[in-house]
Amino acid sequence: MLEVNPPPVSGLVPSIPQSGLSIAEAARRTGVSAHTLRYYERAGLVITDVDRTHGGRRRYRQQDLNWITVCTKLRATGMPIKTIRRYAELVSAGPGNEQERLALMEAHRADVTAKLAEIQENLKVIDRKIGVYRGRLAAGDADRLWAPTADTN
Amino acid sequence: MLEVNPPPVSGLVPSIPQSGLSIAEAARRTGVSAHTLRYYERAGLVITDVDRTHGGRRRYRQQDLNWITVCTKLRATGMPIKTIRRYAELVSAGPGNEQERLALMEAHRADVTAKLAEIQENLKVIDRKIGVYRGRLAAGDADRLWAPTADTN
DNA sequence: CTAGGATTTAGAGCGTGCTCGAAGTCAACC
DNA sequence: GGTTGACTTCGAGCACGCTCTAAATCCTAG
Repeated sequence: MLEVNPPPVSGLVPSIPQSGLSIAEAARRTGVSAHTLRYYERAGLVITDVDRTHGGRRRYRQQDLNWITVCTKLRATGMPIKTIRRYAELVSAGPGNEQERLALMEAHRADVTAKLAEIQENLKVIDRKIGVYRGRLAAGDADRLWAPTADTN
Repeated sequence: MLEVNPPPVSGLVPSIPQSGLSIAEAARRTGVSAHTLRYYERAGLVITDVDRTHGGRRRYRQQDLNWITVCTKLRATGMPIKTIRRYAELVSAGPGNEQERLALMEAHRADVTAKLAEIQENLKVIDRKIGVYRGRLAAGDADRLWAPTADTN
């Protein structure tokens, strides 16, 4: 599971110094772990070419955080790493492939709305069960008044 | 990924013969693979104690399918196997633990609604991107009329 | 009775997405 | 100039949920 670093940092965020942010700070602000930031970079998601110090340490700028945030939001909708990578490639290839970007996003949108519908549908089952148990508890069960044989678990 | 056996069989389903259904038929009707049915059983999800022929083949009854369907719907909302297992244990322990079942379901419901909210929130990002690309394509780009420098990918 | 497809088991394998670890480097403060 | 803690790479490890395999057995149609 994704380390649940407390949410991305709410409230008005202190702006970023000239020198950029350490990976720890960037992790704090994007809501993922430093490990995951490195992983995303290795995986080819981070097209903003994060700066480095002389010594090789990453320094994150606002644009890096912005892009990474896009990535995490796409992830949060269930877009696979590979697809985000593909999208990142399209974006970094510059203008001219909007048709492809659009197709990718529309396809993903369809996936997401289908998934949403499915979850909402099955949420009903959960709500019915909750209703059943609340009822039983309220009634002290009363020896299962209604639904004597039905599979009302 | 779950084998996407075409959806659970729509329309009015032929009723189940005395002898029960083969695992292949049960798979067809529940929308998961036979492999997955066996896996669910091994994992302790299937509390209905599926019948066997003399020779040891499984024979599924309506109540088996009903329970398995509950399991698949819980899975579809993202409930982990372990949690379904726990729930199955509660159900199969019989009346008297409704409090626990309720707590389990309510906790899961909270997870699900939180997840739904998150996805819906992030769907907005997708929709904005779609809007941007549609706009660019409609305008023939027009050299990125608006948002000349913003990170409107 | 026989052939051949379906089913059985237990265990191994796999794809995904992180998550961790080791060994070495860097940098900030005293 | 040290010490100390953050950071580097990159490969290994892990949790999850299937998915597949092999070898044996079953069962049904012919």
